[in-house]
Amino acid sequence: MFSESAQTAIAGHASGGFVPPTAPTLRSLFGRQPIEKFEAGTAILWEGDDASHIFEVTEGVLRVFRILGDGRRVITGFLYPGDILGVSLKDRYLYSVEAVTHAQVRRFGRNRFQEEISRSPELRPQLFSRLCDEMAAAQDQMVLLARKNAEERVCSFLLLMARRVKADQQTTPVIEIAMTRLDMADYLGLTIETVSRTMTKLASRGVIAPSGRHGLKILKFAKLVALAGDGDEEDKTDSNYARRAVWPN
Amino acid sequence: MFSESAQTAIAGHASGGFVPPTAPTLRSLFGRQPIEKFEAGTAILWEGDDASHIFEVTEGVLRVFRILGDGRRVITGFLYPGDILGVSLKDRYLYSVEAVTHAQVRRFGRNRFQEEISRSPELRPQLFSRLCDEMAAAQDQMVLLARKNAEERVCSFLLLMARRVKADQQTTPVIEIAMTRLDMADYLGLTIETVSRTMTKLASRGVIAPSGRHGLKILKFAKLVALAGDGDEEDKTDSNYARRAVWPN
DNA sequence: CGGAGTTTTGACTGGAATCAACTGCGGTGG
DNA sequence: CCACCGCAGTTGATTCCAGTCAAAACTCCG
Repeated sequence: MFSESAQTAIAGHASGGFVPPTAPTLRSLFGRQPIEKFEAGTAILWEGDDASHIFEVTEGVLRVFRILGDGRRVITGFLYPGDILGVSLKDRYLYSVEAVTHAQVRRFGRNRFQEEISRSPELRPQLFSRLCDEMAAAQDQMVLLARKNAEERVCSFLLLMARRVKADQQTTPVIEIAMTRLDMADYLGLTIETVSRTMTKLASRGVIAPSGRHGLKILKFAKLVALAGDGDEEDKTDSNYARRAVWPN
Repeated sequence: MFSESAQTAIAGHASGGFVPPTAPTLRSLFGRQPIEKFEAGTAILWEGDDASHIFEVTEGVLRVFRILGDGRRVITGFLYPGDILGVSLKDRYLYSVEAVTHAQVRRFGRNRFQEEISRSPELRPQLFSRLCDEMAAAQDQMVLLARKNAEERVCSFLLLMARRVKADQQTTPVIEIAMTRLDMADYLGLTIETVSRTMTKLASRGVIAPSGRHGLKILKFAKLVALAGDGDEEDKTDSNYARRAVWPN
């Protein structure tokens, strides 16, 4: 969850030092909590656990997923530094979260978090903003899963990865894919074989070029966009779409 | 703050006229706005429109959808009386909404809505609650679209419909399906033919029985639950229907 | 009664899943 | 040092579920 674009504007830790004490941010809220570390592959929380804490990711990548009775896994999103995790009104988590890479999080008691949020007119719109971004990402994902074919899914995913990097620093053609093929497959509703075949095909067509174990370069960005299939959509990347209305002041 | 799935409690339109002024609800907030009517098949708003208003559905059923460049349609959800529509922080709607049946809505200026929300400590958690429920529904849908087969999708959908009716009145085995096969297909990521075939098969197995044009009876509820595929999930319905048989007397 | 739209049914196709074998890399220990 | 193992990823052969194309049947309304 919260995997979508624009929260870097709010939470990105590249944003530098200027944060006046009169303008608390979600990030600063977690700032004092001790850091907890998780090895790759270990669980931060399980579906069904008592939803007693809210987390902020400070380092690494996490996967949010659910498992069907017979073992089928669905990854509903990935979490990156700055993302918030565990916000809900149910008293149990309705998904599990594991570390994809070595990862660090800060933890906040749920009640305390709610208190802070409900009393701070600065924090509230920030949280609200996150929820809306998350919802938008979920809708994109539903479109992908409902109607896109394997190639479109993989291309959409690669663009999502590219967007993350682009947001942090300009013009980086080398993208790090932290997750395994299995993670990608379970996120895209495909099998590892299909993901692999599709990537191979994209590489052989010169659209992308693998670069080491978990890296790849995008050689034909425009082609990738076309192949992602979001036909009439204008670029969600910059200004036009990301422009946000100011919520409550 | 953040009371449990208060949707029907807040929004149920059976609640009649009495709303004490000391306990504002989202419903009462919209109460004074004029009612707008829409014929079946007409649009309430389009993706890309200026997101100038928030709506409350007061009657009928709406579909929320997006269209890919080449015409593929994805319905991301249906809206019923009491549901709120158009809440986001983007300045353009990112989905279209049409009336499935004859429908009525009330409209609220976005800025005014934001004001009301941000100044009312009663309204805020209600809105928050809606967003969380919506998010939970979206995740269920991602699971359905990513990993469930045609039969499981259709059964999950029928259960969703059944749950709506159950919430309103007890023990109603006849369910009204307001939408067409095409709507169902576009919601479930299938084709009309596959939906039709699957329903026919369920009927021939005695799990369901069609009842008129848009109605059907669920004859074997437990079977339907099993076929929906949400393996280890406990019953999200309040009853312990499936569980009773297992208990020693 | 007729005609358009919706749904069902049937025959066939195709894209992704499945099953299976192989490659390549990284770590480990003899 | 390198032989061995284990895991992630790739590649190939085959299967199967849902999509596609086509036509018939049913409904709703004027």
